[in-house]
Amino acid sequence: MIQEQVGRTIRRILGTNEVTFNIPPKREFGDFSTAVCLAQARVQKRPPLEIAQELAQELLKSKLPFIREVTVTPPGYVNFKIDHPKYVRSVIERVRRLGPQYGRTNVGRGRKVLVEHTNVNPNKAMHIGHLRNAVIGDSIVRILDRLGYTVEAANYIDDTGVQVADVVVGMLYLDEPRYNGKSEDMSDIWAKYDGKQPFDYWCWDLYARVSQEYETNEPLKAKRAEVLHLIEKRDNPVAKFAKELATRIVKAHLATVGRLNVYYDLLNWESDIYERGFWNAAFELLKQRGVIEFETEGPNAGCWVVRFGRGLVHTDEGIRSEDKILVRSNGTVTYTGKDIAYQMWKFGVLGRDFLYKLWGVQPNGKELWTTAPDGIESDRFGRADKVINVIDVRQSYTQQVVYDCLRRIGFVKEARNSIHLDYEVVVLSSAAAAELGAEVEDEGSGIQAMSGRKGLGVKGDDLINTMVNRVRDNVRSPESAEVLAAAAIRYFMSRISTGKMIVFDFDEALRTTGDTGVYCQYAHARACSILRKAGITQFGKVQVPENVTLPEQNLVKKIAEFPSVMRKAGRELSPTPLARYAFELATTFTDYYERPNPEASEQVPFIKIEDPVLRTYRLALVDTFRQCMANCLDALGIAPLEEI
RNA sequence: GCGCCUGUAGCUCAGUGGAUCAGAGCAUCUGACUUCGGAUCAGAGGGUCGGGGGUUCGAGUCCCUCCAGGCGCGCCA
Repeated sequence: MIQEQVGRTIRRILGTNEVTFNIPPKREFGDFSTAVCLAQARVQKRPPLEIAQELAQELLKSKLPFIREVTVTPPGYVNFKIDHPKYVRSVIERVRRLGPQYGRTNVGRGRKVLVEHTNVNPNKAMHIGHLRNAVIGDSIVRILDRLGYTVEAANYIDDTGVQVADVVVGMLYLDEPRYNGKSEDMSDIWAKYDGKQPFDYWCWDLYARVSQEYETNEPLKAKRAEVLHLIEKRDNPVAKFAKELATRIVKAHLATVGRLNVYYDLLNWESDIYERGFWNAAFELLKQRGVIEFETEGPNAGCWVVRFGRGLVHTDEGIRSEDKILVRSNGTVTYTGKDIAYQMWKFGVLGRDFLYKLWGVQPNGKELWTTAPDGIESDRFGRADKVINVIDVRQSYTQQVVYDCLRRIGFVKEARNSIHLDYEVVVLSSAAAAELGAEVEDEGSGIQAMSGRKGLGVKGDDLINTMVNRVRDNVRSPESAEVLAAAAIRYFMSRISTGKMIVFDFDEALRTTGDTGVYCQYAHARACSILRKAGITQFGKVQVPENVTLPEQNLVKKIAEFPSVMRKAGRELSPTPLARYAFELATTFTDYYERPNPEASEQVPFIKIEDPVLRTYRLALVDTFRQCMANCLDALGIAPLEEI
């Protein structure tokens, strides 16, 4: 906040729009500095040193509240020294006044953002790749919320796709007793699930079995098309069965991500997109605006297409058209087509809406709603100013097609406000894949994609369970183990930039030392423990000594950074800066804890300090840290532990 | 063929609109526990920031090019 204040003043004086700060190489120069005059030199065509000296003069005149001294060093840096006692007091007071609100701003006030994430096919257990999606998505929801946006978290459920159909085929036709094709009563089918393992785990294996069986069993594969067709037709026993199956899997998914504090506002079912005729509405609009054309010749004859690229192109697999097919020659609509309609709904420009029903209340106390054929009308969902779709990078092309179609229809603003938050996938190392019993096909690359069809992957719950087991022995309560495990996994998924592929490694993912969520939790719990033992809950007027030690200065400066880190995370749509910050904050606190006064021959524990003024001051800093860390962890979806 | 992403220490990764940025953790080695929580801390070794070129007073960061790896470009979903 102090740098922002200085930055504003410099912008006013120099008339520039960007001022950045950095830390000088030697402490004597100052607490922070700026090289803005070096950049200005070119613009003003004057020596940078001259500009810097004038700027320093002006800055001294404007009486910046927490600046004690402004100096200039060649070739033109302007350095600032902070009035530490004054500054420390203001930071302590600010954090205490704002409490859990510290780090929140209202830059997004009045703007609604719809963030859609998770979007896992409801036919099997989630794996760690799905976890990455959920963690990134939920973090973005939390970050944007703290920046003042109105945020709606949506989870799209594709309950009508082939993946669900495959598991339905498996349940109905793979083993005895087989479905007779018309009975309403499915109880003997449901009885195939023995309950020995979670339902989503059971389906994981079933899905892999069906997929393998397809390769040799043509009659079974024929059942897939039949089941798919019945699901799309709705209003028949198989469709009802599929919906029930998907619902049970969705419940399992919500339980899995719930362990990581991931929550939603709305579940959007693909079957309701059908039900409510979204595509028809979009199709009419596409035709009206001439975006879509009926092809009468060439490779796409009989299809409705949108013109893209340069027509015919060469690919590794031969020559094909770059035009995008939205309606196949058999009259069915493609996934991209449906997605265009759905994306329009998100902005409230489709002219049609879902019906809604309350799904339940989540552990965080917030209601979860779902779209439903027998729901009620409501105008509270969708209608967003900005839409963020959290989908892995492999969908980049399709997403761009969807957004471009919106633009062509005339929804230019909506297209511009459509953001594909693309992140890289989680893959297995060849070693990890082999450990899971996979036949590693490609020896050369050293990595192996997870595959639901092959049943190859690390299940999300398995990872969480393993982590819980690992920390269990060192915690004071079983609840702490669950929270600590969630912290470790969320942190692990958050600290790596979204653009980087995660080659999953158990040891790295389960590490509890060093740069981990466990370390951050530990620092927080330690602060809580100190305050508990000190017996202080309320701080009155805190007196700050004239000599603020270096560790104290560093801690205060770090705490003061928090709001700008939050803004950066929002700007970059990434939890990575916050994860990084949480760790830096923790190490800075540990420095302060270990050696609050490096000049002293002996370090006195805070709670044993005899001077009541110094004791209160040191403990107030501990409390300020505690609050900041709690807020940071909370933004990362990690519940801060007061005791481990 | 075209497009996107990635390449920083042995390993996993940070690195803000160019500067004072060669960083952290893990691993290795040496130290520190009757003290506020040792899942910690202090210290050491370890780098041509994939190669080359360019712009600039200054490039891990921007531009070009090459190399390596990954992904995408379906009448699949």
